[in-house]
Amino acid sequence: MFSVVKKSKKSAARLTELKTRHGIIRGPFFMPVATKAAVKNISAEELVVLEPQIILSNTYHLMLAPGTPIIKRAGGLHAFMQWSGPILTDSGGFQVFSLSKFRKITEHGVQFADPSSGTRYLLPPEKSMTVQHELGVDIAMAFDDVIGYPAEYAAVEQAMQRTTRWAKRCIAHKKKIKAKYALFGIVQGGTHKQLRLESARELVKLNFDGYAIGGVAVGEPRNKMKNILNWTVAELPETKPRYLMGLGRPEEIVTAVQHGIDMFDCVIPTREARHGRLYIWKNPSPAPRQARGTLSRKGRGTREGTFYKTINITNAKFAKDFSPINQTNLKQYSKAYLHHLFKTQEPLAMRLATLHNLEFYLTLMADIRKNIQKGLL
RNA sequence: GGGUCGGUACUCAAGCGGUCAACGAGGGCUGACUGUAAAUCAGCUGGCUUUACGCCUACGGGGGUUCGAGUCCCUCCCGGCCCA
Repeated sequence: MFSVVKKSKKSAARLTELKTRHGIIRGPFFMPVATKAAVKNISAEELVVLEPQIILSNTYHLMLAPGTPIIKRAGGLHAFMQWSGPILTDSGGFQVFSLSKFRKITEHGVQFADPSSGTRYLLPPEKSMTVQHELGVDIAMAFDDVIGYPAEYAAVEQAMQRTTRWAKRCIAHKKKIKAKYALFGIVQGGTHKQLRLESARELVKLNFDGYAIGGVAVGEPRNKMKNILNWTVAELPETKPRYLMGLGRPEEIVTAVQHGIDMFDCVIPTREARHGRLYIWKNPSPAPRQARGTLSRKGRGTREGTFYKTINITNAKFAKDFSPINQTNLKQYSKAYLHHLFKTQEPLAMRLATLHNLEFYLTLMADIRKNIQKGLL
């Protein structure tokens, strides 16, 4: 179901193929985030045009609304949201972190209180496995205990070890319910080498279908990421997909690919689109062949890597900028027009910006694959 | 013509003698967003400057009272409503 098609000679980057019941995914790839069964602001038809290969949705949020009985009646998540490609769901583990104010962790599982209604939901690892099975997803994630940064070493260790114990329960329960999805384990351990190694080794013993690196970009200094990648990837089998969860900025993705990561997801392109930030190629014909330089920043405070920049389309200077938004899917619309749509709060603003940023991210991935193929990355 | 209520920063709108360059909202400007509680959140928004518990200019105009006035008094101008 998974194969490495080509290994780079310049880095740990690799071209991969992942077969799922809903299609083959060529890696390295990026999964647009559709937490609540929708990539915010765009329809399935608009999404398909962008060729994302696979999308990510969320167990916890779908369990709350509309709930699995409704999605089962609809014929599964694919039919419900009219997306016929592969779907990966996060287990709800990230909500242990992002909704930390509203949950209690016990060894049995996590109890969440819905912030809007106060309703309590119990989510043990087994429930997460069952829900993902009922959603009918292609790839399910193990239910993990995500801890933020900074945190006491002992707390990070405890969360990591609990993640391992829960991982075993996830595997066992998947077997019990005869779920057909591929199940990925998630390495935790914060910024500590010892803990990352222990986590990876224990999970590899369990023979998951793929391995994710979780608990990254949860507040730790950015320069820690490379270390985490180096330590962890070295422990993971070459024959299984590697997934860096929640990342990231374009240059972070390029770096991670060079460290041997195959899969990504991130809220950045869609969320920042809604907030008016657009990702722009510096060179109209994008070229991550300059990828080696992509981590160098122009200076303190600037976010740009060397091959792209970001703009805030709401800035006053774009009011009279009639240049096209991009050279591809929105070449007929000017920046001045998009600026106007944002300033007047027309819903079309967010839709166009989302289409633009996703196109950027998916083009980035396509170029990364091309460059690996050509031996440039 | 008489009566009455009101005129505050880009807009709306608090303010009822000092702690008011003036609450709040909108607008404007800028920034942040990394397995989405996120169409969200944060800062700035009279001028100047050594950006400071600093100096100017400001609450319709003018004149008073007072140590001190956006706040009290007189008067003029303008607007709403009521009566003629």
